Amino acid sequence: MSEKKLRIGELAKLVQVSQDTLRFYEKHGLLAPSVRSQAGYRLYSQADLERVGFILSAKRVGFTLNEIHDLLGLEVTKDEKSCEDVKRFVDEKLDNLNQRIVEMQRIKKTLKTLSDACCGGAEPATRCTILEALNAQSESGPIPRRVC
Amino acid sequence: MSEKKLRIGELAKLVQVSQDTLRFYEKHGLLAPSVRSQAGYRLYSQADLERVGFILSAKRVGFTLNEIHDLLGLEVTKDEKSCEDVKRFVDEKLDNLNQRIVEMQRIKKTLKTLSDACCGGAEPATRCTILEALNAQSESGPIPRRVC
DNA sequence: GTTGACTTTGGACCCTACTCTAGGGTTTAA
DNA sequence: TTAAACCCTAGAGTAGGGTCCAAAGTCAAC
Repeated sequence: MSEKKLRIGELAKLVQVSQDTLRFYEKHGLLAPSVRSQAGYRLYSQADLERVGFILSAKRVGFTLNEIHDLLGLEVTKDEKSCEDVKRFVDEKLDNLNQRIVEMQRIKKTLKTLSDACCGGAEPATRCTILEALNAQSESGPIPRRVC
Repeated sequence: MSEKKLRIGELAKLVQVSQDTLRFYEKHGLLAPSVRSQAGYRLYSQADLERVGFILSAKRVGFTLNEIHDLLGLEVTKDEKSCEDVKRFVDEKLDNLNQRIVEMQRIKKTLKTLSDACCGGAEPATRCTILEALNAQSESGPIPRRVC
């Protein structure tokens, strides 16, 4: 039994992007459907589905389409690129990712400080500001008390 | 003694963005210098420096300028918005951030798998592909052995 | 055999976040 | 007092990442 193929509308709905976006990715070499129907309809396989999943994840974490293209391209350039090249490229992206995770955790802490200092009540948020939260952190003084 | 103010070129160099970018942020309401010199030169205070620091961090972790504008705006809208509103907004961003951190860690694992499966040597990277790394993970089978 | 929901292409358009240019004023050190 | 290095505004241009047509073909059901 051959696997069930998806048409563009089905795939689009499944991964929550527009059909235009899928065609756009195709035009830019990120995602080609494995086959077309006789009428020229794009037919996407499970592998294609996984690929678009990777693309969207990578995008969400901040890779550009060009970078994603390169990442996916590692598979195709096997004859020209040595394993060393691949490793260097990937390790660089990894470093990058680690830095961004650290930065996110810092921002998360800032937002948390802000949220915690905030009673959540209906009073005006007179003293809830991001910059105060930032200060509260950098001073590393007492736990910011509730201010509203 | 009044604090030392920075001119646009000094601030730009300090935070590693172009002067154009700082002016662009100003035009879009993210960052206004606290004062201008008599000749109309922008003069940035320490608070302005912190603010631009926040903007750049937030941007690096993937907030759009509009979102950052809203975050910074929490301080200004104090009279119209209740503490409840602020908390809801911030908590939503926090959720968002948490999701993204999880996603980053997943991609990181994928890249790590890829990197680890790669000897780093000069041989052709015949079997080093992102999608294989993804598969290796989702199958949760044996630790992927070195393939090159 | 026609209606309605799908698909195709190509190309124009849009938003975000800058980046550059032109034409001009200011500051500072020699 | 002048040259170099800085700053100003307004507006045009760019790259990335889509988004939206229009005109036309395809498919399933009635």
